[in-house]
Amino acid sequence: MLAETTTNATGKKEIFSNKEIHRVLRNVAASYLILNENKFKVIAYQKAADTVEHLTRELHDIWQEGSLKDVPGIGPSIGSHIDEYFRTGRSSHFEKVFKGIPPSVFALMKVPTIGPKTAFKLAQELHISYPKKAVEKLEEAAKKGRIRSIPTFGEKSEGEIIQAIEAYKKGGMQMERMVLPYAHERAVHLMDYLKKNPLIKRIDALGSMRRMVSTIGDIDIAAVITDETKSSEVIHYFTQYEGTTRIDNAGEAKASIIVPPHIRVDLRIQSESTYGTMLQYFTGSKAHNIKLRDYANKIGFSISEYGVKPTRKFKNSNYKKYSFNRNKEMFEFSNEETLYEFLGLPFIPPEIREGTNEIDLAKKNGLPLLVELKDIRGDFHIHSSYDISTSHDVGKNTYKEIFQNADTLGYEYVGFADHNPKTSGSTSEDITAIMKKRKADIEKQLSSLKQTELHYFIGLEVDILTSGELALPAGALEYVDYLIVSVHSVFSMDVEQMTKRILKALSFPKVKILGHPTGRLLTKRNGYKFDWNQICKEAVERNIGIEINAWPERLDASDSMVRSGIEKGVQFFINTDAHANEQMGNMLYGVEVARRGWASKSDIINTLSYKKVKEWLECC
DNA sequence: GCCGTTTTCGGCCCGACTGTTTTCAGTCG
Repeated sequence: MLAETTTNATGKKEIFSNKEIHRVLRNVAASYLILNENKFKVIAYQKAADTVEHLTRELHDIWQEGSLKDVPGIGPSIGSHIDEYFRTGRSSHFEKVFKGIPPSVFALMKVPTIGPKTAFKLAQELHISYPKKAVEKLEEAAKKGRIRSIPTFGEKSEGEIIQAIEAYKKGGMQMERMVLPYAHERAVHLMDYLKKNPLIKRIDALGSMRRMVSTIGDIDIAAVITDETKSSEVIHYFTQYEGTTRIDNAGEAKASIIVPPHIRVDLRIQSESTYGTMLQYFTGSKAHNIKLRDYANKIGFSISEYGVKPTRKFKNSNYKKYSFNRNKEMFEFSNEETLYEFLGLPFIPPEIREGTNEIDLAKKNGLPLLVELKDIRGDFHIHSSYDISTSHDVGKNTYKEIFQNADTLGYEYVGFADHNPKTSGSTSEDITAIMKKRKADIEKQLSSLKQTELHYFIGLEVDILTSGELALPAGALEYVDYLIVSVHSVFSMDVEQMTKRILKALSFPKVKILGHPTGRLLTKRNGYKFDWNQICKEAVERNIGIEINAWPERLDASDSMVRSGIEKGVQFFINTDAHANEQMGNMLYGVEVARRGWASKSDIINTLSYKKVKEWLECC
């Protein structure tokens, strides 16, 4: 049960990471379930595991502050076991629980459709005890027909297990999720297909896509149909979608299919009069739904995707304006706004429905007014086609074309941020001369344009060298209004070195933006490791904005970094990093990261007016 | 085992689908 002792982004031992604690708690819950412990004890451990999984801070840090008891779902008992675990690297209690469970059980549980009980039974009956080759051994047994003879299993479930293992092996090889725009494209294609069916009246993509999560694991679609008696026709039509590789399940009200490359698509069908509760339910997140339903229970109502049932006597007069279905004895909602209102809550934007503390704050009317795309008044990170002999990619469009496009987008200002000229083979004087000429050329190119309300800034995206020095001579600073500094090479430094490197880069004059601060490429490359808290502190002190890079594969700072940054007083820029005019439209994705990070307009610097933003850049 | 818009005791989100069963347990979202 001890994991490898590597260090993670915050410098903590890996066995103390949230990921590891989450795994241990999850396994305790599974073990209790297998051991037929009190089911609410099982739920308690699952809840604690969920909380740790979604924590935006390291539990180990919280423990060091002595605040474990403030973490929801962690009470005196679980808290004391975690305390022991953090102090000694093990927990005698957890070890005792695991004693009766073969370790193979947790390995088998990774296969879809195999839960704790099934895994335990299979491990026992087939004598599989070691985790390493557990799945392999199960597959072998299934293919030899040894599962069908186990009580409560049959030929069909044996076949299911073989299929599930195949899916697991495929999934294991490409665990990556889809980036949001790609998932969106897939969803649109599917919805276009569904819309061709005349029975479908309304259709929406919900789940993580509606919450605008940066990467999407599966696609959730809800539909209203015109004739409720014909839902199975629509379900059948759905399962016939071109390229469907597998029908996972298909009933009267919902179905799931798998489409290439291993994307799960869930469809739910519902009547129009109750569609509001369906929107709410299917948008999730699961954690938000559990908390919302829990809250509703406390005020005397039980929520499902079909409506809201009173669980005790209620004052009719308070709820007169809402639609009550006498047959089903429940309130019905055709839209979400009314549902939240009914519960005494303001509308909670889908982006923040993650089950953190949004419901508590909503009760107190304490939710922030989230930033919107229309609040954005400019973009500071755009690459042009202008040749300053950089060693990175240049953009596709001229300054003039970028400027005109920014005008079309209704911006008040635009910032040109080409990559710095390459430093090898040229002297500081050469580079300074290039920068001087660039400034003159920009001014010349844009002077011929007719008067607009649009202003421009001359910026530059400069590499942070491994030493933390900038790849730009001091003499060149005269020819820029601001610098974005970014790490573009040597990602594999340890936390301490990388933090030092970035801190040093932030100390140079005219540095106003820390660009794509993790260097990650979603689904492809993890970011480099550094101390986020220290960088935030420095950024606040030096009046430097941290970038939310709207490039769909970057989207960093991430939503959780944004939220923690805001708590520390950090201000952010949302920039597209566009290398072509059409990419300037990616701004929406950056705004969505900000919204998921609970950012309001005042947290985002490029929502300021031209005058204010100019002052901001010139300040300090 | 956790927790408080009814509570320090008595609740704990809710429903669909599947396979192996004759009424339900397990899994999933």
